[in-house]
Amino acid sequence: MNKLPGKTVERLSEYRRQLLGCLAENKSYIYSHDLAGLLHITAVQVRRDLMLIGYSSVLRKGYDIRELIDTIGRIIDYDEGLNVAIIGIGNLGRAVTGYFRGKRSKLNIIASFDTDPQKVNKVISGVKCFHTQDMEKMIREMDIRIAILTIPADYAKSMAEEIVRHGIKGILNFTTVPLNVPSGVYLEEYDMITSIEKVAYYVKENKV
Amino acid sequence: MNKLPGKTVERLSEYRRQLLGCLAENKSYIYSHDLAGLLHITAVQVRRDLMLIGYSSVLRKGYDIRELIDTIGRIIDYDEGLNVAIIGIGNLGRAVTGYFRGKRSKLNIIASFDTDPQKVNKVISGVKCFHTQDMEKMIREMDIRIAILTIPADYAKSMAEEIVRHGIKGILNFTTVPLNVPSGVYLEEYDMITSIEKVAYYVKENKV
DNA sequence: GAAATATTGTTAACTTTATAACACAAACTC
DNA sequence: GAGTTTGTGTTATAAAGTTAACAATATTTC
Ligand SMILES: NC(=O)c1ccc[n+]([C@@H]2O[C@H](COP(=O)([O-])OP(=O)(O)OC[C@H]3O[C@@H](n4cnc5c(N)ncnc54)[C@H](O)[C@@H]3O)[C@@H](O)[C@H]2O)c1
Ligand SMILES: NC(=O)c1ccc[n+]([C@@H]2O[C@H](COP(=O)([O-])OP(=O)(O)OC[C@H]3O[C@@H](n4cnc5c(N)ncnc54)[C@H](O)[C@@H]3O)[C@@H](O)[C@H]2O)c1
Repeated sequence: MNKLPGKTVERLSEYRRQLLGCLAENKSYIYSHDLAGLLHITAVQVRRDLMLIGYSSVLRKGYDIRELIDTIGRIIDYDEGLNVAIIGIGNLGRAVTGYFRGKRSKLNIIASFDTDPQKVNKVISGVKCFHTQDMEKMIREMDIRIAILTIPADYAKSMAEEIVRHGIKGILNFTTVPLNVPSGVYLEEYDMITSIEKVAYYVKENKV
Repeated sequence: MNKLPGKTVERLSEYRRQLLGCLAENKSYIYSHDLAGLLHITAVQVRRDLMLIGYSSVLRKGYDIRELIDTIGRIIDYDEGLNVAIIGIGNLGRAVTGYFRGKRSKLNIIASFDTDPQKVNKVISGVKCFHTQDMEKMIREMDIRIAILTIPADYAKSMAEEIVRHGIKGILNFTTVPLNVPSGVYLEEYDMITSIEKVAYYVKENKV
């Protein structure tokens, strides 16, 4: 499977999440337009995405939910799973970690790192917290490849450099600081303020 | 100013955030390529966005940071400001609220709503928490137009319907539940799992 | 003060992403 | 069992978004 459009990758993740919800409701088939409705997109978009990953429906019955979940998994998951660490287990770090727990996935948050002695060596949101001093050791020992950055902005830059040195290959950065990573490391950033300002813009312009 | 591309709106928000950071460092001018660097995009992109909003630089000195911040504000902000409420002041709600505080903006989180008696009537992350029973009254009284949904998934659907009835015009939905809003209400959704799965995909494919 | 340099604004070309069009096949319909 | 319906896979078309190209102009250099 060579290079899916980035947007398709995002939607595959969302399809799967919604499909898992459907499974929980004991459905076993779903039509493209129903799946589309869950994501607020068009049925054509769904069919096109699924075409790209080569998945075919049972004609006129829609897509086999369980099979589709597996197919998506084969595309976007790392076979053996990938280990993830949270760096900075404050409010946001706990929200992320708690959210992940229970959600099955090949992605496991298996450690958090913090400097606060109140937190170090405790289990927080179901995940053991280590001191950042031990980061190098733990990242290698636990084979952690992805880090989620939820520390105060001031430390973000040097922290990013450090974890990249220790072998992290992907970073989801929630701090507002512009990070620079070497090629070979994938960086994704998200800022809620952008989302809310966008909402505000459309509310203001009254465009919906 | 008629209908900017959605992506441009997002970037304007990001430009402003970075520009405010620059102001804090006592810079007063910035070149397109420097601003671009902060967002990991190209200088051309920056120039094109700023062209769209009709802002011109002082030639060869770059953009006047303070002026640009104001110009962006005139485009994306609501003149009198817009009031925002957090619904569900748990881990994520507190993270969002705390993050907003101090960030100047025409967007003010002025209330939170929850059902937990431990939280109601307390000030949490600097914002007063009200009981959801009083939501209708408070939304109208405080002229709240935008809501951020951070409640357990099960309640999301009915909550969305309720707040729309009470006059909310924009929703930022962090629950994983597919919401349906009537036209006239703008809905934005975000899911961290999508972000992380995307990171994982690119790490796996080793495309950077 | 002519030449070189740096940086912008804008049009045009390109790429990516989304939508539309439509032929096709299973499953009803009568 | 011919005809309609329904929902798909795919190719074609359009829209959105990005990058490239380049003329224009203030500043520096010599
Ligand atoms: N992008 C977004 O949408 C968004 C939203 C909310 C918060 N944030 C940002 O996320 C970060 C965390 O926010 P929060 O509300 O969880 O803050 P917080 O203060 O609750 O948590 C920060 C945590 O990081 C720990 N920490 C501090 N320095 C550290 C270091 N050098 N190494 C490791 N850990 C360290 C602290 O002990 C604390 O546990 C902030 O930078 C905030 O601005 C971003
Ligand atoms: N989209 C994302 O990226 C993302 C990330 C983290 C969490 N989440 C989701 O956000 C939600 C909140 O997560 P959290 O970690 O803050 O959970 P939490 O349990 O810490 O907080 C939930 C809060 O909602 C309150 N609440 C419960 N029922 C309510 C109701 N009917 N009306 C008003 N308030 C009510 C609770 O009292 C609590 O304060 C969950 O649905 C979670 O799945 C989404």
